[in-house]
Amino acid sequence: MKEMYPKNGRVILHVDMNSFYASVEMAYDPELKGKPLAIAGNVEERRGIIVTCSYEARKFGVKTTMPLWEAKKLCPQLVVMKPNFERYRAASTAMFEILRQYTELVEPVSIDEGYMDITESFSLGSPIEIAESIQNRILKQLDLPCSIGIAPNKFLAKTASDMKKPLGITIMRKRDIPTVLWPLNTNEMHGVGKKTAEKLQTIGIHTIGDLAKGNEIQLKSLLGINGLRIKERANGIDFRLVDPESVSEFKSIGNSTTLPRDISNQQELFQVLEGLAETVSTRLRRKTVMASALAITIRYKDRKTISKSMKLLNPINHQNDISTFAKQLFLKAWNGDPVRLLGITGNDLLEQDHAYKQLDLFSFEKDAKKEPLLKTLSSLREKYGKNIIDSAGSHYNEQAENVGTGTSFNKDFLRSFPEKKKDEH
DNA sequence: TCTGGGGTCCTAGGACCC
DNA sequence: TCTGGGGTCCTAGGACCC
Repeated sequence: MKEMYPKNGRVILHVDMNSFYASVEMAYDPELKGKPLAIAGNVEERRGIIVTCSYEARKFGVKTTMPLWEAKKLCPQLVVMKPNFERYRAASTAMFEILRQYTELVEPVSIDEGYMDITESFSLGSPIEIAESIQNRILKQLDLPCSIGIAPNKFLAKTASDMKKPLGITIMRKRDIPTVLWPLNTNEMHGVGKKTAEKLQTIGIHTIGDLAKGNEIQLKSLLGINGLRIKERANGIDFRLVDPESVSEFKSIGNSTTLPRDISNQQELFQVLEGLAETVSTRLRRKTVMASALAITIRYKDRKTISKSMKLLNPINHQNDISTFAKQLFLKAWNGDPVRLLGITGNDLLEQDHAYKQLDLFSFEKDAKKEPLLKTLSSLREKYGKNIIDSAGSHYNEQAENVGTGTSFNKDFLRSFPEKKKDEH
């Protein structure tokens, strides 16, 4: 649970990079400046969509998520590039470093936007002077444009940064809400998408002003807790704190891919899953976390998308484990139709150290039913060292899945671990 | 020629327990 | 006889955002 503000009177900035990927490419290669540029995934596959595009491209009607072929029809001279994520990550890191020179209270939201709480930063100047300084430095040092919103809370700051692009600075005070916020349609509100806007229409709510005055009982029954939340936001109320830690708290890590063509051959699909498992494994381990639940996603050619997930007895992060469970889940979920997209996601992540500890506890505590396994794990640990525990744990997952007890470990598995030398004790 | 890939949060139903 | 009420966990799916 996020804490609430102790009192009113915060000053929050929302810094939003303008057409970030395209701007980074232009900073890299100034020749691209002034040209209609689009970054698109799967450029050669014809399945590509526009991820980001320059303002020059937008003049032609090119938009984010538009299929590439459609964008090219609108703008035949469109320059199309594949994304270079390392570049974007590097630019993002540099950008956030600049922000942190103004306050420690910087919360990255995504690769190209973040919140800052500058309530205590008045010695650096007025909020607008701080915003101008940030915008100038990001432009001078990184050659990248951004827009900044200044407001008493996150929601209003986010809304404000959206109002002037590129290179805008917009202040939204509480008193500006009736004239600036309320005339907008609900679907322009952060947190209200197409579906919610449609539902709101059915009860006569079209603008954010309508929503601000909406009937709470009606909103609650139509949209659940979210109905009440968006009404609060519509009234400019938002108590969420700027939380610099939130960025490190990953809850899931996944990888998915749209196949070059629809595939119904199981062997080929298994190969795809192995590739995805490798990526997920690498990413999990780079962050030194383990997944204690695993999910797969299957999208068929009609775009119908299903998922299948399972809690794991023990957390995993090795490719083989991920791949094995993913295949099991896949076989349970797949109806045999041609597949368009496959994905694997690790959920309920635990710090690796914490996961070990859990296993230690699990290994050495009471639970009578698990006693045979505990003995096995304990003796394995004694014989092969600590590292065997997480591998054995996932091996146990498999065994449990197959035979329900998991008290045995086969010889092949054990052979992959050299016995511990005596002096390591 | 239809529509990527990375995520978060919420809901609802069933299983299970007390 | 024919059935309460609360709580938690798990799973599937949907909505939303960048």
